[in-house]
Amino acid sequence: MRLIVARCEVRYSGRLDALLPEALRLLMIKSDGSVMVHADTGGYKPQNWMTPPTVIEYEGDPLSHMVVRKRAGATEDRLDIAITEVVSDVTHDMGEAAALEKDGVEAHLQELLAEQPHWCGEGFRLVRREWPTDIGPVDLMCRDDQDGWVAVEIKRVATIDAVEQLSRYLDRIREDPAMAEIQGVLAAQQIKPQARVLAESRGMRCVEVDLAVLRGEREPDLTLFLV
Amino acid sequence: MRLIVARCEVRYSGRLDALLPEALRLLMIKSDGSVMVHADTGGYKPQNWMTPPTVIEYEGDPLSHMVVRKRAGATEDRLDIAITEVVSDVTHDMGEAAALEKDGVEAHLQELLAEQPHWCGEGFRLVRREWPTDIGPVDLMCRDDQDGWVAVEIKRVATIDAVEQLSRYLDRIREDPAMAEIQGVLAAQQIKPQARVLAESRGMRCVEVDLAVLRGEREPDLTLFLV
DNA sequence: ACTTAGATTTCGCCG
DNA sequence: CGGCGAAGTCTAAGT
Repeated sequence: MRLIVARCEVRYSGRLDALLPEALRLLMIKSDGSVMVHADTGGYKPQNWMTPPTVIEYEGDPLSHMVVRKRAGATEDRLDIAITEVVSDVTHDMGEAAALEKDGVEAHLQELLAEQPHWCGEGFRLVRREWPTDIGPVDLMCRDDQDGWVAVEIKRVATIDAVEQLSRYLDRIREDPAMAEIQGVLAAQQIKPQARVLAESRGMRCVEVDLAVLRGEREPDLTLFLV
Repeated sequence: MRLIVARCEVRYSGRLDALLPEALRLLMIKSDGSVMVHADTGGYKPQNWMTPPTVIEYEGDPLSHMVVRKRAGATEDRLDIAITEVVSDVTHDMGEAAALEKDGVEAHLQELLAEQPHWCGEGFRLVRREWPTDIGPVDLMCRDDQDGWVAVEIKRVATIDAVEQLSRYLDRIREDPAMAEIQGVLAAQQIKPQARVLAESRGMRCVEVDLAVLRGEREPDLTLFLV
């Protein structure tokens, strides 16, 4: 990884055009070809960047110009960095950094609910995960205690978009007379109030699930019933 | 901006839990409180990070531990960085970097189409931009050559979400008997096939527009008709 | 404070 | 390789 602190002006042209006036910034060049231009403020995002695969040209000694290019379909993405002063320029060999282990994302939620579909509704049995339709897969297809079909849409955070998505699936599936009575359930760690209102106005049920409970690390919160 | 190259193990807990095993990485701490953990590969994204506002604690000399914390409602987001070796540790005062000037984002597309609404449909005249409804503003409200109302939704890239959004606007506006016949147009630099199918199945028209043509930098591509 | 919508979204999966 | 959905999305703007 090469870290250059330099006074520079940056031009990007590609999907849009952008100009960064001259200022002191960090140029970060990873060994995979990623290039990022960071200011000392502005949070998480670089002011400018290019993702691999790239071709990087360096000009001048001391460094006075960098061009980063990328073939993006018909057009070319291009980052022009004009350098007027190099404050620091160091390279570090970092080897391979081990990958990230995540826990708590939607796929994990789907796994747990597939194993314990009763959290989505009483008596629910799983028919299959990723039930295919021609507009995309339904997260969980179940049967309820009356043997009726139920499509379950799973989100970490459910917004209006999730309700629209489930609506589309239900509309499509109901075109099949054999499944015209299918019901919809929206299951999420968090359901936004507006999403809940829209979902219930469309006859879908909403279920907020607790990751710790699904994992069996914690008993369901019964305090409300113990008063 | 402080740049630390160090062998470290990183734990994140908050919206999810994640662990980065010990490896050599770059720790980037901006003066606004942003903290990023970058590997030498993996492109644009940090392996781990925290956005401002944060509280950062440094322990040990040489640095052996960092804790980055953030109040996020009821819970706390937390980044624990255990450092076993500091390879480099430098701080640069960068001052204020001027902001980015962009050209070509959706707002510009809306501006250009507002000036030249005929690209959305023959004989279209603009009534107003950002026409208010109680579920959000319609990008462009126009009248067509028959004097009929037309709501135009503008995207840089139009996906199914854009169709849903326009559908919601049309449904709402049609509740007013005076506008029950309003038509919908989806205008975008790029329209995804499934979005096009859904839009047309709902009676909306789709228009792909070319930024260069809108700007008058290039004539409409007529080669198809010249064969 | 919360919600909505855009982003050079990026990223990953699956066809 | 293209399309589609998720993301610790992030971020800015409006209410």
